[in-house]
Amino acid sequence: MLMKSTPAATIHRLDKPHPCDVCFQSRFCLPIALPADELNRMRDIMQNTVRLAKGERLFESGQSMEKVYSVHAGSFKSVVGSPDGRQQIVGFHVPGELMGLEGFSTRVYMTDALALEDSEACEIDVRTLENTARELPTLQHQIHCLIGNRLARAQQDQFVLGSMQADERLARFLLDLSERYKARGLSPDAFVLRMSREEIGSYLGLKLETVSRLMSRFHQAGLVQVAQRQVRITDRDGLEELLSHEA
Amino acid sequence: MLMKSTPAATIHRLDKPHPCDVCFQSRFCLPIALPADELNRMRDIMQNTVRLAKGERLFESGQSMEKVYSVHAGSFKSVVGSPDGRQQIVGFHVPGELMGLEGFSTRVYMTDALALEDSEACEIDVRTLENTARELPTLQHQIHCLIGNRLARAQQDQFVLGSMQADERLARFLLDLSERYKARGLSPDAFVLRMSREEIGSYLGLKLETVSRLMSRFHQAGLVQVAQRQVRITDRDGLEELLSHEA
DNA sequence: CGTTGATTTGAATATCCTCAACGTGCGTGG
DNA sequence: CCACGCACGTTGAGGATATTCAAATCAACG
Repeated sequence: MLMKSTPAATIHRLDKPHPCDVCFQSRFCLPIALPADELNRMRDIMQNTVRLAKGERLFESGQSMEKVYSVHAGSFKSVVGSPDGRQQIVGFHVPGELMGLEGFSTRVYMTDALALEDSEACEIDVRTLENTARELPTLQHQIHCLIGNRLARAQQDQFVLGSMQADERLARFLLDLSERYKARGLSPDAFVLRMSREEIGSYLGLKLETVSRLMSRFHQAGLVQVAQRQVRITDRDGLEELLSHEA
Repeated sequence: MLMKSTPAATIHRLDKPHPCDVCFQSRFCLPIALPADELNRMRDIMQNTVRLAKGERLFESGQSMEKVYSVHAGSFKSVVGSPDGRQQIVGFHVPGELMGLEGFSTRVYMTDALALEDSEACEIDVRTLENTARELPTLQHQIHCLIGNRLARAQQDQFVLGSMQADERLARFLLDLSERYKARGLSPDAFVLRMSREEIGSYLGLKLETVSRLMSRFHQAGLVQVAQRQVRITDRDGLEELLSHEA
């Protein structure tokens, strides 16, 4: 246990971090590190780690919302369904991101959350979280930050779905993934897609065939190297140009 | 000043309500009415009422986010822009709804908020709000509720943009507006659109001509009566059927 | 009235989807 | 170890939906 001193507060780091600390520390907006007492309190509210096999469901639309979940390992998708059976993926989640936040409105989940691969999530009791947040300004602030983040992302997605063409959407998707992997300390240029073409299509409002065709086209154009789900970005500038409406 | 008693708490109603009370009371999720002491505290944090003429901007993308705004009268649109100049409306806001919430992530607004007509909004200082929320569990809960609501709505919009066809999108838009007017105590069947065809199109990911054609088609089909921006829903069931993929 | 901006309507076109066939990778069981 | 089956991915041809371009109409306002 080592203590550091900063102008603002005493910062705490654990030599052997609780598995969930990474969630708070990597993706919480500010600060990255936390005062010792607050960190310990936060650990208290993230007790259970849920393990899910590929395809298993963490929670489902309509269930009463008592917990939010922080992705600890692996990846998830959030799916919105409609009465007539259609489904749409509204987000993919990598470690450090929270799921179930939309349930804050009615205390009922509005999405299904499914594991894209064998994954782990930290369970956070909402009631406890709210109670604790009342005492810990930093935590309160971070909750707002995370949920605001999720909202900002959803609005960006609205822009993508409403204003961009198919090729722009896919380019943005790849660049966005790249950025998120980079933020996690992984290679931004080479990564493995955890989701199928159909799932990418669902998220982007396209059909799987369209996604596949565009992948091939990007590959031909030398923008990326694609082999199944293995992706390598070879011309980042080229991809970014696509976003500016350049055919 | 009259006091009512409920099983849960003492409820407070003002005979001459503060202009902003309506915001909290109409759209805040629960409870509709609030304990007297909390209501007074809430009034404290909503001090300034901002008046805007049609087309004026309340805040703009990139500005540092120090306030959120509650629509008090009139209506607003939230617009997301991209570097290349394209714009997309990601939401329309009627009285009782909050704007600027996405700024919680980076403390910078990510949308422009513009008045669709002469309107008023209540300014809420975020710092004060957070401080007060720490002392008032009800308020804290309601903030979470409102922002969760906004997120749920954004995800629904993602579904609409990604999975629905043009006619379904417009039908849902009209029904959604109807519901929101109803929640405000206005007629759910007859109302005036505050936005242009182009703005509807932007929100729904369609061109203004498409919106116009569909309006005419709905009118022909006897689903609605449309005269410019005056709308009357004449066959609600018919509109709802459209949502279930029935051409 | 005439001008301006918004809306409606039509015809031609582009984008993306549907349907269909084929290829590839991978696990299972012979 | 190979063959098979199955899920996933690729590719092509034709078709549907929404867009683009263009023109006409309407409403508001000086």
